Amino acid sequence: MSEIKVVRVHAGERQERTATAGTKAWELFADDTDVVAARVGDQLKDLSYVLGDGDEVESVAIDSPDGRDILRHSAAHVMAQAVQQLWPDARLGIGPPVENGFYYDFDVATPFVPEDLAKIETAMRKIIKEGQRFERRVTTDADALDELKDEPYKIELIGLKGGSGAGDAESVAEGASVEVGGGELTIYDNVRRNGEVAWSDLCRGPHLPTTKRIPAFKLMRSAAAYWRGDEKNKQLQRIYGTAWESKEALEEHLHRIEEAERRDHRKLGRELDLFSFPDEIGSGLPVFHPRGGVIKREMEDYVRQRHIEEGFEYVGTPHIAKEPLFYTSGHLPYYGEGMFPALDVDGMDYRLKAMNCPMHNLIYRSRQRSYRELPLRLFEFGSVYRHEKSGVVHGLTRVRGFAQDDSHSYVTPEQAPAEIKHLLDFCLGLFRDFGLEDFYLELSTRDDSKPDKFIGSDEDWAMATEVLREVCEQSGLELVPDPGGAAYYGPKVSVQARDAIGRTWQMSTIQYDFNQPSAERFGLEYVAADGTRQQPVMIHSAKFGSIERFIGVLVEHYAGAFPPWLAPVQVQAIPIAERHHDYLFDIAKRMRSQGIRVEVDDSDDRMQKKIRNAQLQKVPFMMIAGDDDVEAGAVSFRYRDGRQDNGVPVEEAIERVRQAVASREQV
RNA sequence: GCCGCCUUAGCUCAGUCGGUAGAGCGAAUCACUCGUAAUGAUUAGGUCGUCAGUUCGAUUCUGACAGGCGGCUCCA
Repeated sequence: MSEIKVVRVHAGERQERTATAGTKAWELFADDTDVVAARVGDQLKDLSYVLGDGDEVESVAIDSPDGRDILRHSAAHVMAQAVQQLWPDARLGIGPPVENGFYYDFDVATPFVPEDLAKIETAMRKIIKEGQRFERRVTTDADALDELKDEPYKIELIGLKGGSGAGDAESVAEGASVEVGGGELTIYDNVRRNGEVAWSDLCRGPHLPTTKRIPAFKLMRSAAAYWRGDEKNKQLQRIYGTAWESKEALEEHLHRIEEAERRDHRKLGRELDLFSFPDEIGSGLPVFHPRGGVIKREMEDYVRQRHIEEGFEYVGTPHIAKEPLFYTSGHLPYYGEGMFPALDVDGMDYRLKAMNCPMHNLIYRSRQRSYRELPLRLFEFGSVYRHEKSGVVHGLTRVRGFAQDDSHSYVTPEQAPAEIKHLLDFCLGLFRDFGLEDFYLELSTRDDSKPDKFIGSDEDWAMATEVLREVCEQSGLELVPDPGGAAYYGPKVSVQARDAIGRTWQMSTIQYDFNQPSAERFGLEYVAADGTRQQPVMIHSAKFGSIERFIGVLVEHYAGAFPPWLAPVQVQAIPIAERHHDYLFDIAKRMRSQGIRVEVDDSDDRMQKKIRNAQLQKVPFMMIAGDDDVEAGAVSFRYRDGRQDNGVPVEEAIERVRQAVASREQV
């Protein structure tokens, strides 16, 4: 029997090995039961892969990112088998792994209800227990079309993939590459121990060796999803699940979800009396209560001050305008469906503005501009209204009326790169001031296949995109492409911030706009040094995007436990007994004169209860005073983590709070 | 906008197989004045999301609408 040479890579170690021809990948890693697949070159393979001469074979552990994807993909297959077992008429869509889990789409007569998920889970457990082997089988388009004649969606995938090669399987539908990517067409059979084929699915793989290797899974929810992600297509029923390398890992994941729910800004907003969404006003239209108003005002004051320091000029513009303005800007018709319907005022249609740029352009155009004025930076907290679809409104993070910390920098084309860099640095600095340290950038470009959604020439788009890309790359931050995500008037870079529990939120956007200033639109000009009239470039930027969204993100980031400078109540004074009220009222008065937000709890609750209340309200400083403190001219601090600091002289106590607020530190 | 689920006191939630409802927390009042996460008692508070329909009778069944939740599509 002939011999082959392979390189085995496992646990960071490389070994050259000699094996007999026909050796399978699993034989290299038989000693490690955590290995679920192999990476040969840059391709992931099943453990049943037959080694070739010269292959470099690396083990893929179940708890690695690739290993988890394989585990979840296999779990999706098991789920689909269970569903077709329970509902034989269910037709298969696609079923890829996703972040933290997997899903599978089904065309079924009636949508799944929660009780169905329990039934499916039970059937899945049975399949897992059976230890069915995942067996890979190469097929041809013709054979697959015949074998899958009852699976219309799979047939559609095969047809779409046909001829165009594997490279763009992902463009067929998100997740479709797991079915038909990778060049040759393959089917995976789930084979019982007695050799009987229990179930089969069109799939690229790879998969776990057997269903028994799924250590822990849970079905999470069902929901509808459009076939191939297009709202013109039929809705399929999607079931989401999660699967992990161990019961413990699954528990941890479920715990993280609970943690996120505990931090939910909608829940905390109610509990901390920050804001609400009165039905009487309308969906997606929040009101800020006094305590939420403090946070909003503090952050706005700071952001306004920082803009002015960075060379912006604060302006003010109305919420509505006559409709023709939005034809000039291009919002109608390019952004028309995002705008509220027109209001008829004495026969003239008015619109609530969805963006501030048209108004700022009119300020620019109010008189002749010189190159000496550029960059000209106009900024405001502009209230905008967007007619969001009813299903997308979500707490403060997706609303129908909000304030943008919106600015427009008018620059010469030569100044544009430096201005974009300036704006990006400014954004990142602001985030850090608010305790967000972890970001990445997303570059949204034009979708060339939909020219009717974008204005301007190809050359201008290419140039603008290149300018943004260069600045992004210079920043050294991670850059994620977002094809097709550009605004209708130009490409944009957005800053995505990660919060305290790792979720990401789109915050800033910086957009390069050569369209609105053009002669066909606003006809903006400046007089250049040589006396000629030139067209400026405008750069849109919103640092927090939406004040409302940012407050929602902050609430979740801090889990409601704000640093003192943002805390609605900075000091909660708690008397031990009624006879200490006046002592604390006096100290509170002195604190207030220094701008500190302090309240004295003079209710007739017991002091333990007062501490509990202050704790639940997440007040940073609890300031307690009883006989000992009064006698010593001191107070006792208790912090949110239970830390105590007793007998602090009054002067020092006031200074300590003042200092914590001024430095914007967390306590 | 689409699919599914949901809407009972300020909040969290029971409950009524169709005969107009309860708890805990919170609130108010009274007593207690207490050293680091819940003192006790009393009282008030709901046309059961809105509007129609079925019914002798609807909070309960049906429909429409509004609002919410989870997704899809979209997005700051």
